[in-house]
Amino acid sequence: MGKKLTSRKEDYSKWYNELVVKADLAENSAVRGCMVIKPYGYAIWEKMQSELDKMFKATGHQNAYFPLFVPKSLFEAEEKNAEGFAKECAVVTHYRLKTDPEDASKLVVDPEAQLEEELVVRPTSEAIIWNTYKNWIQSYRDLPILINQWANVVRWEMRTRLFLRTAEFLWQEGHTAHATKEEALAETQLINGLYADFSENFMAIPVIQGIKSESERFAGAEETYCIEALMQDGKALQAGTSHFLGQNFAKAFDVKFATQSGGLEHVWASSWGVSTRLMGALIMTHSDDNGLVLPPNLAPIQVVIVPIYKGLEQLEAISKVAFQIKKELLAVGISVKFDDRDKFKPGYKFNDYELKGVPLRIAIGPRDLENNVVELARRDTLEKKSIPLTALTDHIKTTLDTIQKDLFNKALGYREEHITEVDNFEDFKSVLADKGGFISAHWDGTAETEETIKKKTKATIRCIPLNEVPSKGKCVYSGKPSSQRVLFAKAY
RNA sequence: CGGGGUGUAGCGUAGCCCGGUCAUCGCGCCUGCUUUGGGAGCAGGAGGUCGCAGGUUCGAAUCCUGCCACCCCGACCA
Repeated sequence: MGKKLTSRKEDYSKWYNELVVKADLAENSAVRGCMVIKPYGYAIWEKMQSELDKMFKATGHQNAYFPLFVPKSLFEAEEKNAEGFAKECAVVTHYRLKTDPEDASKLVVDPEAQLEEELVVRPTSEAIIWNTYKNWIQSYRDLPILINQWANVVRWEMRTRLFLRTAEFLWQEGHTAHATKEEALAETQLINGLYADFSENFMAIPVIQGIKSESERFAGAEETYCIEALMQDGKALQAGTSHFLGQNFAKAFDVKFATQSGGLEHVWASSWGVSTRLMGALIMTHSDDNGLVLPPNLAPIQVVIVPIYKGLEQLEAISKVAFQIKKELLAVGISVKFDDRDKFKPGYKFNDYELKGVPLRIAIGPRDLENNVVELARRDTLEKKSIPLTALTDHIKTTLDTIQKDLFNKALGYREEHITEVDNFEDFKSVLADKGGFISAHWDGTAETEETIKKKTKATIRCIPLNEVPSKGKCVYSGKPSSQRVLFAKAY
């Protein structure tokens, strides 16, 4: 008893960390700020990867791989990008260790083996990729280049948290090159839409598509599109970004192409990425105090079968039915685990699979066998029902679909309730403090106002929503004229 | 890098103020029997350089000094 997670209302951050560890997703590594993704957590990531990969390929993208190390001279070529990331770079300076002359059991860095030029461990790959694209692009016939890479990157963050902000994280980063501004911009928007689609329809996380204010923009981008999600504690989370890079990188790396009309022009670019942070979003959007809640589309195990029995004879009779059910479910593409481990009691298993977020649980005992039924329990609602064996497969199929939709709608309902329109700064502060969530307010468009609001309230402009209808008003802080509402929130 | 806090078994902890049969308790782990429709019970058992290094003392988990690591709050950030 007393093994439920601590209430998230009490201490959301503790709840989150405990959940990640207890649900067997990940744990802190011995390496500062890094995490170990455990098999169950990684299985979820693999599902996300494979779905995203399909979507990228369906829109004409290809996968490739570029080096982990970026020579410092390349890294510094695009000034704003370099400046933006400079403070959080891991840097390789030597290539060899040697035995410590004073203690043979220890190793020391060999001072003889200092690199002539330091290597930056990529915090993002624009530099190394654009340096490569330079050699790939001569003519308009070489364009567009639509490439994605699955990789790890390193950002030496001050404070880290499992999945949300680790020193090393896994992600995909797309880097595209185009002949025209319009095409590059269209690509940027296409991918942002694709991210929103993936997030909502696959992960059941409602997101708001928008563009970033100048101060929140990616270092080196002309425009940053994003998807913003809202967590259960009322804080926002940037779930993905897609950047229109203009000709900044083409100019920095001197990438020009011969146009159809015989001219010579710089290439237009986009870059975009989502990371293991999405797993953090998943956890914080759907989970409850009994543990993780996984949308069926992402669950490594969609249905678990738990036998309830006394003695091996009963187990045998139950197993026959269980294997039959498993076979039928597998045949329609539903992943099933039959947990017949004898060393754990049913109650233990119930709680364990709830903690792991398995969407549906089937319990079969002698009583059910007599009546040709099974007990079916939903993880999201914790509701239990007796279902006749004959109708089981169909019932499970539709229930999984229902869970997927219900999770999205529940999260959507929460988010809609937590977008508050506010027209003066007093309300702004009180809504932020008491209710949380997004605040929709007029903003005069200046970085100064944005900065002041951030200092006073810790809220930042999450985005200027794409679907926002322009409306005239006065800035919530300065009172100056504004043409559109933007979304503010405290963010992770 | 500033401000605060914590390091005791795989995990979570008591003891520290006031030095001396104090290394405590829970979970987990191992063995056996009984159990199995919501995290089993009983009995027995294994497991610890008390973060590291010095110092004070007859005696240090406990007091002092230095170092290291981690956590929280800022700054930074996907």
